Amino acid sequence: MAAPLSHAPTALQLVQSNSLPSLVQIEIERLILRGELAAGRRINESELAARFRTSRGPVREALRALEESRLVRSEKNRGVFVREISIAEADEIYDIREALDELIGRRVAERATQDQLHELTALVEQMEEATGSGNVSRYHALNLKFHDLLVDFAGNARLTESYRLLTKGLLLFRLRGLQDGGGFAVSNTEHKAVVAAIVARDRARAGRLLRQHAAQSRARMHKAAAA
Amino acid sequence: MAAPLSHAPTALQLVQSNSLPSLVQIEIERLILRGELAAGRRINESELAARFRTSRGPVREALRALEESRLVRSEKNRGVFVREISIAEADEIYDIREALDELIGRRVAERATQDQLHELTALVEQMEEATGSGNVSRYHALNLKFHDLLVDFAGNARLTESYRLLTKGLLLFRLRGLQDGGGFAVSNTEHKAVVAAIVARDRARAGRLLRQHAAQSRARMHKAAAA
DNA sequence: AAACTGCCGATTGTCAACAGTCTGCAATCG
DNA sequence: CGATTGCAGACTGTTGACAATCGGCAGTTT
Repeated sequence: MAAPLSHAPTALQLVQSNSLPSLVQIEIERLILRGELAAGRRINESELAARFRTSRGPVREALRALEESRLVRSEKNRGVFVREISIAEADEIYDIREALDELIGRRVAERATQDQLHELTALVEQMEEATGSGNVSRYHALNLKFHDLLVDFAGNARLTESYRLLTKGLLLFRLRGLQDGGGFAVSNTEHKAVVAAIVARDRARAGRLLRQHAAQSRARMHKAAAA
Repeated sequence: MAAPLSHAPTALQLVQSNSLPSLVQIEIERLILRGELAAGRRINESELAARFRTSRGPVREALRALEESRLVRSEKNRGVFVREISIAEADEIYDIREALDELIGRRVAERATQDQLHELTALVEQMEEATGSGNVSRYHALNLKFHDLLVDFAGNARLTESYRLLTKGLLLFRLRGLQDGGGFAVSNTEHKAVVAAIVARDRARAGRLLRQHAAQSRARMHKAAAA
């Protein structure tokens, strides 16, 4: 078997490895997470099939997978709906996330390579810039990337899966219009503290701080929801 | 809408609420978890469709859902295979499970009702009997139920989902023939300690003990794998 | 004898059509 | 006039058929 010619997969490789249903799944997920398919709305199979130029079969398979990951819910003979996350359920997710974040902090503090540490510190600085210039959307994008990187650096593939699943649920909740309660400058000071603990290889502190960061994030959510 | 006439759903209610794909999914999952579909083996769509007297469509949808929950993996144009969990991946799962078990212990200790406490103590006693009479398979069934009940009593639906997902992965691993390293009498003394902490409403201790129990369980797995 | 090429059966991937069910509206009846 | 019934349209649930692909085997070539 020849080595891949480039790192970016060509269209050919993409078609050969990914099946139509999985591509459709990714595309629908993107629509949901970007809010183009609003939460609670019914999803029309035929319409999606027409949009993607496929038949309904692959679309149905994709929707089944999305149902399993709790991004949509399905009622028999009525269709599938984009899930609506209540604040109670967001709370449940945060409860789990806090526990996982502590685990992530510990693992990253003990396993991260030097390069990864550099990447984290660089990212925190970028977020600092975004904070300074008041660029909220950029901050949010970087924030997502930050936590994505952290769970990656924890070096536990299954943990990455579980964490991303939960994160998607929270993303769905935020789409209801409730952005974090404005405190994103505060949020980044928390990030800095976490990274500092990681760089110092202080596992317990990194874990504790990352858990607290999740808890603060939850508190900001409640504050926003109350308003 | 009339109230349901009985608690056990009739066949009619079952057909009305559950779609064919979801029923097929449950059935296939059962086959996998009971080991009738051996890990690593290829799954034949037509064969399953014939067995369940449906066409391949519903079977494919069910397999997509099972792929999302990581019980099967799928290779394009080659088919779907029952997943094989390596000991490395089982380790990853245990890492997460320990974190969740601590959360479960805390929550149950603070939320469990009196009835639930009674149920737990009763279950531990039943396990004690099974231990005494050397009934291993009964002990394992009760053990599964014990942890299932615990996560239920934690009162976090999303946590229940996540936990059960992980548990299924571990079950898949155990099917490789590696039962816990014999120490199931020891295991139950750990259960008793956990329940005692819960009854005493000592959240921190219950969490710590349940986490340790998971860690011990992981150690038993390693011991069995080494042999 | 080893390696390559081209076919064959089996199985998956996809599609389009049919059947069943729900929702909303209009007509009917008390 | 309000409630109920029947109908029409749209959509989902399921199926069977067709197309594409894969793995293995036989035949051929060097």
